[in-house]
Amino acid sequence: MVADSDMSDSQSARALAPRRHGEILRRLAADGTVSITELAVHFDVSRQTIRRDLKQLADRGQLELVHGGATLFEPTEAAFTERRGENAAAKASIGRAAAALVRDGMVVFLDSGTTTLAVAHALADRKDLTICTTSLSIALQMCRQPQVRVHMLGGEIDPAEEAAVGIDALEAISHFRVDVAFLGGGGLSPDGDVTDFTRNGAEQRSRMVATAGKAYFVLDSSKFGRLTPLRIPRFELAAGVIVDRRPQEAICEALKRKGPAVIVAE
Amino acid sequence: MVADSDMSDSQSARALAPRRHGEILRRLAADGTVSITELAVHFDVSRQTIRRDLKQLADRGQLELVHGGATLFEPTEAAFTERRGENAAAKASIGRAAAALVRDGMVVFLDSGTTTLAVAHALADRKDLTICTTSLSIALQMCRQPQVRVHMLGGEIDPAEEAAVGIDALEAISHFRVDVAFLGGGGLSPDGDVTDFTRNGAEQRSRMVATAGKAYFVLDSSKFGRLTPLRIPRFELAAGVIVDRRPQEAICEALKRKGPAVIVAE
DNA sequence: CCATTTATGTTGCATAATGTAACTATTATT
DNA sequence: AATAATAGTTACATTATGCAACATAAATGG
Repeated sequence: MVADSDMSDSQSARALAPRRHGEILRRLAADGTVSITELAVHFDVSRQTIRRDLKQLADRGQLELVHGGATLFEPTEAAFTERRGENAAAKASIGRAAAALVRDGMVVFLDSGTTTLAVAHALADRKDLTICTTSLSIALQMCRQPQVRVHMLGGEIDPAEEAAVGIDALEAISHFRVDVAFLGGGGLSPDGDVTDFTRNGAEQRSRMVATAGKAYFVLDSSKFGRLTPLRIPRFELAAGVIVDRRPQEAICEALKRKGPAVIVAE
Repeated sequence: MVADSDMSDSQSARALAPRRHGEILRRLAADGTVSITELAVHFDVSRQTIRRDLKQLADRGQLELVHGGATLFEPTEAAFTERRGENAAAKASIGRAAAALVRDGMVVFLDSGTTTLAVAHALADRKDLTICTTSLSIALQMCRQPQVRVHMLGGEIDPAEEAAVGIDALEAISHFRVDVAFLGGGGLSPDGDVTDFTRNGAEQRSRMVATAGKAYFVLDSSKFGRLTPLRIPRFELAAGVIVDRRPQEAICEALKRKGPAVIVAE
């Protein structure tokens, strides 16, 4: 005789409400916004259910409802999402490609910048990572992830980058042993150099290239051929350059000669 | 008919209660949630049994029951985001009182916490300030202000505070000469001590009290009489305690004896 | 052997969560 | 401004879960 009234209800484990809540908040922390329709599809529940979830979270003050979804009500993240608009798809794909190079348990350095931020997003549901960063936004977002340790490299904050620069940050870098570093850059010059806007930035990235087990530059295609004043010293020690589409042939060849691999996302 | 007492039936199926408990807790630690239906299937026992298991574990304080399963109860989870809402008016008035003590050109240290965040808000339109802070949110906010320099004290990020703690932050403090520091605290004990939750926090604040030209503790009235485990050493060197209403007479007198002034906002 | 305890299964009903549908409001498009 | 498309609301149906009471079966102890 089979027992069926209470036992094995033929039902494939609908997610628990707290599970949904957890993931909703994680997505929110990562992206700044969530959409009801997307979430409903993702969890395979009705939109009404998601609405009820969001209502609860909103009542607890964890998010703010907006038409079609919810946002963080932190002014901090808002500005962020705005800036991110350009090339968002390209950056997201670079982020995924970069995240594929990271295994659980690693120590990861994330530079400041919107492209490295995309890497942080792509690492959102990883477990057991240690993140080192100079970026305030990245630190704030990643520290909300469970099972992720975050080290903020301190120093004077550059308002344009919203990240620490200067001597303190430079020095702090040397304290860490990082497995893999993802660095931004101002441009990818026609002769295959990654260049930067400021002396401090270039020096900081240079040190990280030299220190990290593997260093990758993440650069979206808007940077191709762009010239900024400072070459990043020792750039050729980097393991690779992650881009959203293949750069001009001349650049590729120059890179090949120097050493770093060209990794085209997606 | 069958010998079954020794018959190791299909691996995890039909485990003893303590075995189930062990695995339940392991799963909980890994995923943050467990579902009754899933566990019942996994152990091949009835849902009622799992419910009884969870009830026991909940009675022992090892998890928190929710509809359909259980979660680990996270005191930190929403702590920061929730706390922000509480006592907002009181904190704002404390913020204004604190800001009144700051003159343009000063070097100001802002501790982590929601009350110090209110101080940051109150300083929003000041010119020519230098802000030092361990708080990610404060750094992010203040660096968007024109004519404000921000120094972020780096270190490991405590997710509950969303601020740097630990040895790096401690050390970084000593590099600065600050005119005025605004510090948070866990509680204001009946005998007029400001106390803290963690050793690191207490030490960090203690150093700041000793280092800063003037140090003020900002405490909303919910902290009055509250006991937290660690006294902040050298607290009596602080210039004052800024509160939103006058504390109990005993506390006021104890404070007077020790030295710090009591400043009631508004 | 029986009585007792302990763990588990079963059942029925109360409660809570989710789904559905009809209708209204908002946003986007022309 | 009119329209279509998308999202929000409300009310109610459906399903899943919680709970308590009782049933069953093995273990325990005399």
